[in-house]
Amino acid sequence: MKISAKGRYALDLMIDIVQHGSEKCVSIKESARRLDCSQKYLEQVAAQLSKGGLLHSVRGSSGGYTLTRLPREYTAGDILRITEGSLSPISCVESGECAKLSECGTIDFWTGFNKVIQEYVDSVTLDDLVRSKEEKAGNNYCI
Amino acid sequence: MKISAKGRYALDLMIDIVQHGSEKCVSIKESARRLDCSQKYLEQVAAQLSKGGLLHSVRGSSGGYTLTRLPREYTAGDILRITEGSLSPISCVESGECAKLSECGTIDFWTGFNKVIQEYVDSVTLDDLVRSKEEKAGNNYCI
DNA sequence: TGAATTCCTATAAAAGAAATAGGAATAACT
DNA sequence: AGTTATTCCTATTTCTTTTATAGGAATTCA
Repeated sequence: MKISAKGRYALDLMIDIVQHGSEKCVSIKESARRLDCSQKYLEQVAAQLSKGGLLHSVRGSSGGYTLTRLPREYTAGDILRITEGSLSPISCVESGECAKLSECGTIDFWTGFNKVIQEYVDSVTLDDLVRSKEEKAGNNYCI
Repeated sequence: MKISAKGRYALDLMIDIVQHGSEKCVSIKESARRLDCSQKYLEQVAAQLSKGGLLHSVRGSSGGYTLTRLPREYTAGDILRITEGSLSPISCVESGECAKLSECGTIDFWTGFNKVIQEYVDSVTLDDLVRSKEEKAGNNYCI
């Protein structure tokens, strides 16, 4: 039960855009260099976030991506659900498409599991993540 | 981020063994029939649970599996971790094998995520699951 | 001895994740 | 106008994991 690389990239990309996009657009080329990952793959992640309304895209030369809201207005859940899908531990919790639901002994367990997951990922904002990263960066000078 | 079929089978199998193994061993053949899944695949799941110390196996004719503890002494987490692996949302939370940990902005988020997952799955016992299933079975008469 | 089971291991099939690839559309800059 | 840098779109490949199938060995009971 793992979050995929795509989901991790998505969080890292959003953080990177906050940190480097105060005035201007942030291009995927830059971000991919900083995050040390495939530019082409990161493009796909960004496109998904843009399509999902989490990023605003600017095409053409000197284009790139900007946020559509303030960092504190995104939760980690918002970002992960776009790239990962639902984050629910099993699919029937959401779809309800199981013939045996009425006799299922585990559905309450799965529903509760889903609840704690969603509550946690929605309790952390992009702003929290950025501040966490900045703290870490600061610590480097203290070692 | 899904729990695999193997993990679901494992929970269902443990419940089935509680419900049908009060006196005797429960064979995989029976369980597979009741759970409506591949007998050969369920064998592999049972073997894993047995190897992990969660089931006691009896070989030979009229053999099968029994619990090694009381139902309330297993947590759902115990069962799922055997078949799924760690249940942590990303691997570095446990392995610590990431070169960039000191500058990672998301590690605290992932660590917290892992914590709520482990706490939840360990808050539910096999006994809880069995009782939940029995309740559901009872409800069928009330509709 | 025969039947029923767990045990062991190999392999195939299917699905999903991750990455690569090539180019179209768009916009800025000179 | 032309060049360059970007997003956008979609197809394909490669890799990994999951799921299932398969065959038989070892064990035990009747």
